[in-house]
Amino acid sequence: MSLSTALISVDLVAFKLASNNRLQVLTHQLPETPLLQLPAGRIDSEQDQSLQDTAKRQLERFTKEPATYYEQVITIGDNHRDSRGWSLTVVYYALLQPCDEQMLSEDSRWIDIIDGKPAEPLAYDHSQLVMEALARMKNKIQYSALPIYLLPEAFTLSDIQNVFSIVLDKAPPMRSIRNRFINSDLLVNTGQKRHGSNRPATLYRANANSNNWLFDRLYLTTRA
Amino acid sequence: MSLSTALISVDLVAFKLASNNRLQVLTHQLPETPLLQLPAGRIDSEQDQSLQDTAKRQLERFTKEPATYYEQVITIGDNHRDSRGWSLTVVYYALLQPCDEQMLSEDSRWIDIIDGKPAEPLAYDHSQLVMEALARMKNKIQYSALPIYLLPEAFTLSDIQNVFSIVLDKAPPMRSIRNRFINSDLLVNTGQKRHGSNRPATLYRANANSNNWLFDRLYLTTRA
DNA sequence: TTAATAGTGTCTTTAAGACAGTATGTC
DNA sequence: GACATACTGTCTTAAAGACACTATTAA
Repeated sequence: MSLSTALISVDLVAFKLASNNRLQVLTHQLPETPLLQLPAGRIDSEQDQSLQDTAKRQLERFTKEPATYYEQVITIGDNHRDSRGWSLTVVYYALLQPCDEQMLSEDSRWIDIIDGKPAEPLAYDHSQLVMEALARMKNKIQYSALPIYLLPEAFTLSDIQNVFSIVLDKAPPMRSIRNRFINSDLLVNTGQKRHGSNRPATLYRANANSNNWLFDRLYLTTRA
Repeated sequence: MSLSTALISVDLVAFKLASNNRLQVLTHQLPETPLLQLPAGRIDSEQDQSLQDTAKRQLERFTKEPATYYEQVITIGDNHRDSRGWSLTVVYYALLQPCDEQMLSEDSRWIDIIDGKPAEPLAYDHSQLVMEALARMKNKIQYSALPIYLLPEAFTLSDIQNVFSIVLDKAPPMRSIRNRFINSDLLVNTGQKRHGSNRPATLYRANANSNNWLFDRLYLTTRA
């Protein structure tokens, strides 16, 4: 039987860095269901101009924080994910700046990523989707400006190194991070410093006009 | 209005190297339509276990040659591509080895890619889809074993260089190609040589057991 | 012997990485 | 001044790239 249509959903894997120095993923729990699940939903033909709009709406159901980055990961279609038959799932991931805010929904929670997967089991194949999104993100972080999207407005070079440590469990040397980011035009010195009980660190912000988003090498120290 | 479903199609951008030293894309023409178009179709819930199966079936409608490589490029969903409303298109590209065979369908043709786009206009947004698939492929060719998938069973190192020339309009120096491919375990020396009116070239084949599919740098000489 | 392409030797370049050293703040 | 972290200097390494050179075949 040839299908013009199938059940379509857009699933969102939203990542942020938490204050416990863990990467976290946004989940929620429906009443009467035992397991947490990812934000997901159908296309709304009136509100959504594109699939990314649909993904964005899923995020907005649970938080007011906007994402700094969206990327389509994969579209999975098969006849065994959903018992009702052929289903199609478009998976996006989103990156958020660190935030500590009221969730819009009582039942939503940010779950730690530990050892490359959510610390708690998720419903359906959602753990698998998180892992696929994470794999994509872990790769891209190594050759793009992506670390910046997980950081607040103003950040230090050490913060960038910290993103690598949290996401990949290992980080390139500061020398390499410095050379890469300072030699690119990605960063703008804010003139501000972050003070601690040590030498203050220069605070940078992302240069919105930069077009050197991609580098042509991976860091070797962060390879598996 | 919230949609459980929308019109879904899987569109396939099949590339091969032609004997005129051009990259070509597979198209076909329906009766009574003025323009060529890409192979595309609906999911068949009985035949297809996955979206890639659907893509594969689109290829098989027009040629017996199997593809050596499939990759999902993007899923586009919006309410203006199809006049009937919200539609969803999953785009794949496929790579074929060079071949010169009867097409299964009278109305199918391999069209040259010239200046980064099909030499003839395609229906709908199909030219755009070709360009997106091509962009993805042009990028990946620079850091992966992908050039091999466009070559016949046995090939020479110069053939690899030629793939770069055709696809990117420029190629890395032989020295670099040699170092990369010979130092990897991607190639197996067949012991055969290809003879011309010059020094014979060593013929290699792909090592199916290799897992060094990816390199950690792009060639700089092939950057835009 | 020559033309033509295959393949090597070797030096340069680029960016990452190692690592020691200096700088500048708080306490 | 002790400390902690920020930042720099400089040598090494890995792989690409430039380029001249040698190798091997057919004609």
